[in-house]
Amino acid sequence: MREFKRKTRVLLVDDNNDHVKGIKELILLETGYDVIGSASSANSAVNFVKKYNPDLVVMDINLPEKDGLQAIQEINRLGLETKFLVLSGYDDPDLIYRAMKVGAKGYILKTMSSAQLVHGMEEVLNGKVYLPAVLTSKFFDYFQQSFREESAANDEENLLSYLTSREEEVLGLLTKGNNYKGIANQLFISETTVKTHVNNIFQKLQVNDRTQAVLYALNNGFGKKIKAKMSA
Amino acid sequence: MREFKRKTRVLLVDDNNDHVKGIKELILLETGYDVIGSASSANSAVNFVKKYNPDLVVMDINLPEKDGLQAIQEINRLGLETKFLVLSGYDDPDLIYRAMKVGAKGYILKTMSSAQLVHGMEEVLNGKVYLPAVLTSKFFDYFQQSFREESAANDEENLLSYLTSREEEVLGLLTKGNNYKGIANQLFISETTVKTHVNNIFQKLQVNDRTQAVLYALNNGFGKKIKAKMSA
DNA sequence: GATATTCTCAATCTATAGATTTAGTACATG
DNA sequence: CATGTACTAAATCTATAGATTGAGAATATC
Repeated sequence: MREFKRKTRVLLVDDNNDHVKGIKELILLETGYDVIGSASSANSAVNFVKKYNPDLVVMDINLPEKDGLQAIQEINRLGLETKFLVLSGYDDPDLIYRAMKVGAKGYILKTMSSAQLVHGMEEVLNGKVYLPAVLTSKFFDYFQQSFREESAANDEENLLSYLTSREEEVLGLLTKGNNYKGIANQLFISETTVKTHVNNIFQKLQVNDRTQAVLYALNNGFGKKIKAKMSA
Repeated sequence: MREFKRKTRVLLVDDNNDHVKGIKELILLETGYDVIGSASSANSAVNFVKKYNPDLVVMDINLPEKDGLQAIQEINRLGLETKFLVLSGYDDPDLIYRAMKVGAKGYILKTMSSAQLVHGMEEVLNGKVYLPAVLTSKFFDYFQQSFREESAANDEENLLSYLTSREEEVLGLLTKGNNYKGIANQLFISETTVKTHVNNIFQKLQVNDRTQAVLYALNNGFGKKIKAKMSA
C-alpha cells in the first residue's frame, strides 16, 4: 500500500504581513502542510473558512476592528471541524482563558520556537489540546481565581441575606425584567405593596434603583445553587 | 552560607491503607520530602491540615462520605498556602474539571509512573500547575463543551450586533447601573442625547426599559469582548 | 455632489419609578 | 399581652425614565 497522505490545509491570520510571510515559510519547511491562504482581519478569516474549509487556522488574536476570538467563535458555530491554534504576542492569563473558552485548541507565543509551533500544530490536528506548561499554569491561575472571587463574593457580607422571603421573591421578578405592574399581577398584590417591597430592597442592598438592585443580585450569587454531584 | 533546605511536609489522603503505604514509601525515596501524616477521610484531612499546615496534600478524591473535592474547597477557604495534587484512579473530564475548579494544582493518575508523581509534586510546589497533556486535553474537552452549549442557546440572531459603537458604549454604562445624568457626564454629551441613544438601544434590542436592556446585554455576551490592546 | 448613517441636541409630553408617611392584619416570642 | 417583624395597602409627591418629533454637523459611500 502506497503512503499517500493528504496535506494539511492551513489558513494564517495575522494583520502583520511580515509575520504572515515568516510563519508561512516556516510551515512550508515541513512536509505535509499547505498554506492555502492568509487573512488580515477577523471578517476575512471567517469568509475564507466558509469558502475553503481549512483543517487548521493559525491565528493572531489581536486584529483590527473585530478580534480573533470572535472570529473563532463565529467559525465554531458553523459546525465545521476547523481547529484553531492561537499564535499570540501576549501571555495574559485573561487572553489565554478567553481563547480556550471560545474553542481554541492550542495557544502558543510568538516568542516560542518554531519547533514548538510545528509540534503544537501536530498535536492540535491529532485532536489534542496543546498548551505549553507555562501557559497552562497561567490559564489555571485565571480559572481558579475566578472561582475564588465568586465564592468570596458569596461570603463576606452578602446584603442579600437580609432580605425577607417576600422581598427575595420580588427581587427575583425584578431580575426577570418586570415592572411594578407585572410583579403585582404575578404575586396577586397591589402595585403599592410592590413599591414598598422594592423600596425596602433598595434600602437593604444600599442601591438607588432597580437596575442597580438587579446588578447587585446577579453579581452576588442571587439564584445560584451549588450543583453537587456524586463522585465515582 | 550552609545549604539548609527545610523538607517539604506532605499529607497523604487515601481511604485505602495499602495505597497510602505504597505512595509513602515512594515519596520517602526522594530526599527533601517528609510524609507527616495520612488521612482516610475528607474530614480528617481537613482537621489535619488545620493542625499541621502541610505544604502539599496528595489526595485521592474518591473517599467515603464527603469527597476529596469538598475537602480541597474547605481547606482553600482557610486561606493557607496548601497545594493540592490529586492522585486519582479516574480520568473523567468531569472529575478533572471539578478538581481544578476547586483549586487543585495538579492531577495525575494512579497508573502513571512514580517519576511523574514526583515531577508533579515538584512543579506544584514551585507554584505551577501540573496536568499531563492527556489530562489537559480531557479538561479542555469538558471546559469547551460547557461553553458550546451555552453559546448555542445565546446565539442565533444576536441583536447586540446591530448596535453602533456609541450605543455599545452607552449600554456599557447602563450595565454599570448609571442613570441618564451619570452617562451624560461620563461621555460629555447632553442628557437628551443619552436618551436618544438609549431609546435606539431599546428599539434594537426589542425591550421596553433599561433593566430589560441590561439583562439582555448580560445574557447575550455583552462585555465578554476583548478589550483591544495595541499590538507589538 | 447626492445619499445614508451616525452622533449630536432641544423641546415636549406621558408614564413609570421611587420616596415618604401612615396604618391595618397576622404571627411569633418574650 | 406587649413587642417586634413581615406583609399588606393607600395616598401623595417628586424625580426620573421613556416616547416622539425635528434638525444640524460630520463622515463615509457611491
